[in-house]
Amino acid sequence: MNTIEDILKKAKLNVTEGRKNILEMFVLGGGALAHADIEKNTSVSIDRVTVYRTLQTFVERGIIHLIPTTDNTILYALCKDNCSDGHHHDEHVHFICITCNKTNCLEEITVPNIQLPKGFKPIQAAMIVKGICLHCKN
Amino acid sequence: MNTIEDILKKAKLNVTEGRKNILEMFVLGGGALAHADIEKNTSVSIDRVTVYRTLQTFVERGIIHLIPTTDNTILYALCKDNCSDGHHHDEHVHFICITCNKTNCLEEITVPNIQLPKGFKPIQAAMIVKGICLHCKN
DNA sequence: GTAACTGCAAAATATTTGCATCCTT
DNA sequence: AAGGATGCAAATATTTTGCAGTTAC
Repeated sequence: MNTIEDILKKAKLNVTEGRKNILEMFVLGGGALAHADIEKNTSVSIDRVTVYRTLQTFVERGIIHLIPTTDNTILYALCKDNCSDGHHHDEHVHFICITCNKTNCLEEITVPNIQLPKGFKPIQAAMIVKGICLHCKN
Repeated sequence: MNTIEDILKKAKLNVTEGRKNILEMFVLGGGALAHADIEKNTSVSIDRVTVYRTLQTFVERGIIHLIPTTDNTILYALCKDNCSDGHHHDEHVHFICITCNKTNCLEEITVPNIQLPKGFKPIQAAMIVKGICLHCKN
């Protein structure tokens, strides 16, 4: 079946051209995307406001999630299946390449548990590593 | 000596009322601050634009640094001495309390080293833990 | 047919820039 | 005195809201 449409249907969202288009960017692109990336690269013309609303809806329905960043940018990436509605278990490491400037989700690397000072109770953890990625290595 | 002025002088910045005021908020407050926090709470009146420029200058001179966040907010916090000009070694864990909504720098907890996939070269790492802090515990 | 979705217009916010004036050294 | 810092005005950019028309189911 068509994965893109499946994801939308599973989230109980109407399947529209705009949504398919935006979701496809995440599925095919693999990495993390900013609002601006999306607005510029949609093949069909999508209103800026619709992009905002679509991203917001996708986050609410657990299709994408916000990625922690060390600068002041806002990035979204596809959630894996373990993200249920609005309840993200986004505990993998994010890698930001300082050369190509892309953010990768390292799904297979989970955030390590750490010992917090007495009295602090952890609920969720995120980790960002900056460096040189596979493709920019040489 | 007066710590606040010392920090400014060490960064080769003119000592002005506005800068002292903003820097004081970081030194006394301890935690992380957003632009809005600063704009609202300065005792002397500081123009919004000056706040932007001051924060930017402080970051450039290594007095404060951007803190990674998992939502879309921008937070700044004091750098410790090991941050030299523009070259931050901000490798401690940041703790965000979901009750009082304050961000603490856990200076004494360093970010653990992790094993990245083959080909990825780490340069810098950041870690954010969300949960309940010491003060909101009971 | 109905509820959900979109685009347009416009409001509300947030951020940046230029320039004249004022302050620190 | 000279360079740096600030405030004001205004330009840009970003995000949100309301509403009427359109589309998916």
